[in-house]
Amino acid sequence: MFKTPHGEIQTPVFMNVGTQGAIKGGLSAFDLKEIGCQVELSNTYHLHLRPGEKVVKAMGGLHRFMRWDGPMLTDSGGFQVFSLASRRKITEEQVVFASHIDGRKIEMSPEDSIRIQAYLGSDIAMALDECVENPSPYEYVRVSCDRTTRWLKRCDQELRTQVSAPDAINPGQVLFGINQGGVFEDLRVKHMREIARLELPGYAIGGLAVGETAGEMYAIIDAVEPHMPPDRPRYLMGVGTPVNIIECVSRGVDFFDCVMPARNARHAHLYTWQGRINLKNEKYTLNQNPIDGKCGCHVCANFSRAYLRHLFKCEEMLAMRLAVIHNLWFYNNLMREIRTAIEEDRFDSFRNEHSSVLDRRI
RNA sequence: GUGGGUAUAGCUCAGUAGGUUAGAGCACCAGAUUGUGGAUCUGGGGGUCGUCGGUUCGAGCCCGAUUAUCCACC
Repeated sequence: MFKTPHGEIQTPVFMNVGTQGAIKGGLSAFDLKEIGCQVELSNTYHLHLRPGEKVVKAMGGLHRFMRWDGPMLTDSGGFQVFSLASRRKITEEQVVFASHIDGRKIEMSPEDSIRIQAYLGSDIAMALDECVENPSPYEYVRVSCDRTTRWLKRCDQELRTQVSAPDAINPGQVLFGINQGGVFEDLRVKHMREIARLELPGYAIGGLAVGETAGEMYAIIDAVEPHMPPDRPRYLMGVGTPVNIIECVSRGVDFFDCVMPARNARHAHLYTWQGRINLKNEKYTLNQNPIDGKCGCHVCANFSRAYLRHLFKCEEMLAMRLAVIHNLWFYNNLMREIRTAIEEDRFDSFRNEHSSVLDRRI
């Protein structure tokens, strides 16, 4: 459990990604409530570009703007350092992007990122880091980690300034630090120990699920986890598949977020308790079953696979919307099942039952 | 009716000078996707080259006929 100004978060939790203040696929904050979402996640870089943090602040902050009244986390733009690598330059002072929209110069220092997140008014702000690509040379990762540590201290300072401002949107906003270090366990551990000294309210593991194998990812979590504060939430950024999540919960992770359920849904890849299906497959043309017979979402309660396949083949907007509702419901429900299993002290059997099944294609 | 053009994959079209197993885009069938560029990438199936005949060692390509279709004119 983790307390925020907009309510408590029951952990482990999956945070639902609404990069630009909306869930792609046509879902609003009200849909988020219905699918059982606890935490909404938005992005600093994208909202900085459109509509701009000043607009959001003038509209009363992102909670009011998008009508989401629950806990909210904002990512710092650090992932765009990775995903938009060809459009940015990093210096000690800041990162400079060429906007992916119109090419204009976007300067973002650690202070800028935090100020933007303060204007957005999220409950949890993430530190600006460099998510390094994999593979990267040891020496590059070492230098990058040291800079990310310095940036974290600057973020910490800036957040203190921002939340104490008289017109702060969310005076209760807190900062999470982010561990980096690529696939090098010694750098990971060293970096984690350094940032743990700042005694932040939460810590994330970043830079994973960027090309390394699942085995490598688990090994790094096993190495880093003992050095994370035991009484603070641990957030594994950008992960993952249902099996990744179960495996990482068993390794002590509390927070997850991932674009996969929503992105896959938009491409007709849907999750079931038996595995993943591709609704565009011809074999569903006359299939009268719901996506998942055990699912409690309103899509499964009402619509056949055949109808959803038809909507996808016709590229109706409704196809994406219904598919995203199902996949996000599935993920949020998966976390609910995990929490219940933990409470009832049967997580190991839950893990054994589902880990070999959920990620397979059927 | 006359003259001319066209006919190649489900669709739109390439196909050099007559020379192995006829290609592309889209569509279709599949696969990938991990702090979201509604993106992208990868693979696959599918063609008696309108029909009949001729020339040639060899024809999608050249010749004749025929059918369909488009354009112009009467």
